[in-house]
Amino acid sequence: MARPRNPAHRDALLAAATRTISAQGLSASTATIAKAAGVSAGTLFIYFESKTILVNELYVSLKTEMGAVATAGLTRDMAPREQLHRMWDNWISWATAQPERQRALAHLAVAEDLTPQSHRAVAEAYAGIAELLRKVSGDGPMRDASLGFVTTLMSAIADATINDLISKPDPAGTRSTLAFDAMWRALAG
Amino acid sequence: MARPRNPAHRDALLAAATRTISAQGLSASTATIAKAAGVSAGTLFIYFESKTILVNELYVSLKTEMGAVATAGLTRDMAPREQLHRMWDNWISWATAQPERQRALAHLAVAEDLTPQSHRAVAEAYAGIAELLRKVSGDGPMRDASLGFVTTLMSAIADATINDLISKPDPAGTRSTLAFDAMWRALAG
Amino acid sequence: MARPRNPAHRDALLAAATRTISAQGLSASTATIAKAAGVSAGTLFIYFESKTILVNELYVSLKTEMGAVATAGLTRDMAPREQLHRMWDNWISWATAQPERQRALAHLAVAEDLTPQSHRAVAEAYAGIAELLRKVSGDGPMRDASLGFVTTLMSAIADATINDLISKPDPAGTRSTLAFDAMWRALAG
Amino acid sequence: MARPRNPAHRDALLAAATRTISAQGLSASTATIAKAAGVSAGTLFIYFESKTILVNELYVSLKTEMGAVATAGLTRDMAPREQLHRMWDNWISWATAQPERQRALAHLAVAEDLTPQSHRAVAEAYAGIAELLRKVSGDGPMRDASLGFVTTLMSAIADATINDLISKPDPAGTRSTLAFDAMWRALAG
DNA sequence: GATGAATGAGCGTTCATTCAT
DNA sequence: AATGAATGAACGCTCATTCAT
Repeated sequence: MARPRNPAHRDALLAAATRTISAQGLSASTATIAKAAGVSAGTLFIYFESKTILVNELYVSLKTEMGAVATAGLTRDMAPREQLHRMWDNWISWATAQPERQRALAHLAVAEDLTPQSHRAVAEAYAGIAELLRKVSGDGPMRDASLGFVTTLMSAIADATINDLISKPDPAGTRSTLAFDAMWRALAG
Repeated sequence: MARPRNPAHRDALLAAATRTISAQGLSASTATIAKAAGVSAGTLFIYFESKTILVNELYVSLKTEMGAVATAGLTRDMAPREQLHRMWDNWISWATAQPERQRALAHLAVAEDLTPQSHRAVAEAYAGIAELLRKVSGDGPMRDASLGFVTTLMSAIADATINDLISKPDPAGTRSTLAFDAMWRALAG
Repeated sequence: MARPRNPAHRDALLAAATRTISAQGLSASTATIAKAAGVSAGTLFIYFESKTILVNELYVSLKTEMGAVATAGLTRDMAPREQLHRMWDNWISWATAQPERQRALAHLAVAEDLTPQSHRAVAEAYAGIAELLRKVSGDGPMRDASLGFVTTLMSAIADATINDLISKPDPAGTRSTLAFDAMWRALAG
Repeated sequence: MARPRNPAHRDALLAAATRTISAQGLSASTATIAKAAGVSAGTLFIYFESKTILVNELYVSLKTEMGAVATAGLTRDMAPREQLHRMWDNWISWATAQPERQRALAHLAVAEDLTPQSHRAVAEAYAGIAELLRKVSGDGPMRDASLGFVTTLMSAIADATINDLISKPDPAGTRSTLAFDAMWRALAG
């Protein structure tokens, strides 16, 4: 009759880790994260066996959420360019709405202890985006590049754009559109 | 009259920091860096007053070196596209020749303790690149974007390309050319 | 629900600090103190946030204990001189019984990082002694001196006496009495 | 034909050590002391083989100077009380004129590494004072106390008085006189 | 399950001392 | 003699992790 784990704690820990790593980088201590989540230092280790595991799970979790949000609302009846545009807008909105997630991801992406499994899980979470990019770039100028490389380029352009938007907000979305067009020319051309 | 400071030590420390941070991230210890440089733990602090200062100087040093290398060999008689291509090739060569510099930069770029001075110094080191980008993009599709944003996008595309080249070498340079063309379409149209 | 803080640890740390500082001065390391207290290096910082705080709390603790012991057993029906004599004997006994406390206090008294709060707390702990000195010296030759100065002189005489007694024991108490009489002549006249 | 030692350096180091230890306590670093003396870190060790030796020599030097100053100007034709008063005034003047010496002595007096030789040298430097105290207290109420103890008590009273005068100046000398009279009553009766 | 005290290795930095210049 | 770079042991303190409560 063990007390069941409290899912709210897990979520609170991931959210707190996002905020704390966003602000302090990967050197944020587990104690700080736990306190920010409103639980004790030891409780963190009930939900995540080690800091490495927490970091990996947070990375996968944020990337998965992002991938899901990006492809939401896409329907087959939309033209490919329209679909990509929608995905772009979803992505930008998600990232700029909570800059902490973006900043946390910047730190997590260079974490030394990300496992191959995590990278694989993230690649899967990007499957929808990759699929769309294949449709869009398949017979354009990038047709000889691997799909992975095209996806990487598009992520790089998106991240650079997001960071720029975060530092200098763009409520009208003109810079976002400019960047989308540049990305389109680069990859679908 | 006293033993003079040994410039080789300073260089060895920067080189060791590059290697060590590349391999272990910013949590690389000063003791590890010092040992890798062949000096004692205390000597590091003769050349760099603190780890923060070492990190900042390494960041500026690597970025400055990169900026200088990238713009080497550019002459006025070359067409803008040719100049940009040359710069691209310089950049790619520099970064792929010693992947450690690139990986170290990835960590340094998210360091929490980079000072505004360091960012300013890096911006200056990029002046040549930025200047070229202005010439090249000034009346293209990105004419309404700030030069800073254009530079950011080009850096993002270059870095993504470099990381891809490092993980899957490209001796013939076909992927590099593919990426250059994509970047050209994106920014110069 | 968690393991409670162990008050014995706090006491053991203060006692160990007394012994260690008595023997090695203020340069005694926190690691040495922790080991002498039978706890690990890190545990010391659970009970005292920093070495400075430990030093301050030890200083206040020893002085407070001394002030309390000195005025124990004094009753209103005793003549002032008798009360002062009793206080003197209490003080001497306390200090000579555990010379380490006296030696530790000698180091603590010149610590650079004693806070005004600590000094204030010690002054309060001496209130009983000061009060008695006022009664005893108020209309004697020191009537024009501040009470603080009289207290200081009496402490100085007591400390000098104690140090002498520690280095050359005086089981019969003749030197202690000699010194008390000298102090009485000096302050009460 | 080695370059001769520069006596000014030795004096400058002792003076700098006085200032620095007065301000920072015994944890003042040799590098700080050397810099305050206007010489390099290594030079300190030409004049003093180790920090311990510097501390011992400074202690002896300050105490010797004080002992010499205190007994200056005493002549046989003065009455004993007059002589003691003159000595008292000399002492107070010396100590209050440069509070740093007094504060440094407070730290030095509890240094763990004072040698028996240093203590012996200081006792010798106090011989004049002790001699005078014998004359003055020899057939008074302290006749059964050792001369060392009487000297200790008088030093304690003088130091306490000096510290009080330093913290609250006494240009008219009334507090100094008050304290001298108290000391006289205590020791000479 | 939850807590937070306990651990001890590891960190960045300082320092007395040595020695090449 | 004088300098200050070089050394490496030590310091105060932090941290991920464990475990008694």
